[in-house]
Amino acid sequence: MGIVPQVRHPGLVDQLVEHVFDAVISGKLKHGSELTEEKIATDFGVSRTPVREAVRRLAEMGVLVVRPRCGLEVASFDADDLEQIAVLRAALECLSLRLAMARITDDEILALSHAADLCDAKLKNKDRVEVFRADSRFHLLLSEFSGNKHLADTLRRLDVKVQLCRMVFCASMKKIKSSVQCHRPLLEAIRNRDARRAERLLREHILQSVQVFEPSVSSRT
Amino acid sequence: MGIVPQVRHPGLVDQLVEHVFDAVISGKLKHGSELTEEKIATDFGVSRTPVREAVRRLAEMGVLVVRPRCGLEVASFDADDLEQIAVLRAALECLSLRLAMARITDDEILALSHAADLCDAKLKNKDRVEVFRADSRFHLLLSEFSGNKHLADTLRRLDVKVQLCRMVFCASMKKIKSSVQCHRPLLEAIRNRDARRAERLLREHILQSVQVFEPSVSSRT
DNA sequence: GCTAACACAATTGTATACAATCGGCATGCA
DNA sequence: TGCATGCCGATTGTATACAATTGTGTTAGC
Repeated sequence: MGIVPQVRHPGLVDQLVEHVFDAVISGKLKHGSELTEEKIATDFGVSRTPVREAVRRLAEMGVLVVRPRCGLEVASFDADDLEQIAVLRAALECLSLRLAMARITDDEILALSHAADLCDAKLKNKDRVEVFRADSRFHLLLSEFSGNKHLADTLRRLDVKVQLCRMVFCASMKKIKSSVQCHRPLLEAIRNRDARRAERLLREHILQSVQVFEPSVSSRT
Repeated sequence: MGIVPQVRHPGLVDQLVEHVFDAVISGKLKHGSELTEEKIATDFGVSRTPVREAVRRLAEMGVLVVRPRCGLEVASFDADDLEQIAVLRAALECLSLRLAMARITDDEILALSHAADLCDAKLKNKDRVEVFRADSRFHLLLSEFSGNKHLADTLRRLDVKVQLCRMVFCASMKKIKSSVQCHRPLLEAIRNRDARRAERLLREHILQSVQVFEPSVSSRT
């Protein structure tokens, strides 16, 4: 369940995109790391052609920064980015929720509930990366239920940056837990079809996520 | 030795992206048209390599749709897309405006005013494409003044789709005029630092744009 | 000792060649 | 005649080779 949509025969490009992105959000490639197309190509055992395409896609996503004739760099984020992204996310997800509340089915609420369960399960394993992945899945699922595919697409793109931020600003397990636990009351409000309460909870959940990360910052200039 | 050129090579890829996008939003390439990488390459007199990269970028932008082994297609939009994009745009631009109202300078308001002037000027020439371009510029300028670069980036992406929609749903000059004229009262509200009024005007302006196009389409099921 | 120019190397940009995949069409069989 | 099947052409996917640009180190000159 990756970033790349379903493909019949996953080409090398898609595999490369997945691979590099995974390496970044799992911490194997730290922000600020330097790369070259050549290096990725030899590491993966393919030619530069598909690598090049993958690199461009990753740059478009905001995962890599291309510096002409100076190699590539894994993107980094500062506190401003973190806050700006949260504000944007809050607006988009709240819109998504408002739209969803008018049309969400019981089955869809059940699916959300399962996504929340998964978050809890991953939390028990104390695996940050997996918790983040599950959390993203929960939020993206909600965006699907808005019925607005352009909104869902926009949130998918934004989620990539959110995941990157999470790697840059590594939060304590305790804070992650308290953040993930916000899903429960939110789900309860959705089940009760209480749109106003649900929206308020979601907005607070997202804006608070900035506070979750802030303390452990060790940003580079 | 002579003077070192210092030419910032624009890159064939960028030129190709510009070229194809321009062809689409100027109507030279209609939505639904079929293409191949090869065709673009020979038309432009370059190899398939840069074309391929350009095509992928255009696909990412939503301008082209790649159909594996069946060529490319210029993206099309239906009435649902139009409405969904408008809803999304309204939310994002209103957020942008709220943020901007708290920090916009007199110089920036002047710049907005000039952008609005340009819209009027292009309107006098009755050149649809140029009016649309100027209108986009006005709205994107406002997004820049929000101070949130991720928001501005998101709106830039969305604007591509907006421009494409405008080509699919070609509106009457009269309707375009009435839409563009909404900029004046909006600017006046911004000048008066009346955030609430400005936001209301902007929201109405954007949501009405759906109505601007609707009549000229008969594909509504 | 410092500066400036030059050459080299690293990296990306582009072209060309070839392989793989899939849709369509014709053909053969029932 | 209808359907299945296999071949062919069109298109994309990948590899390799080469050109162009630029950062950097070294050296020559002052």
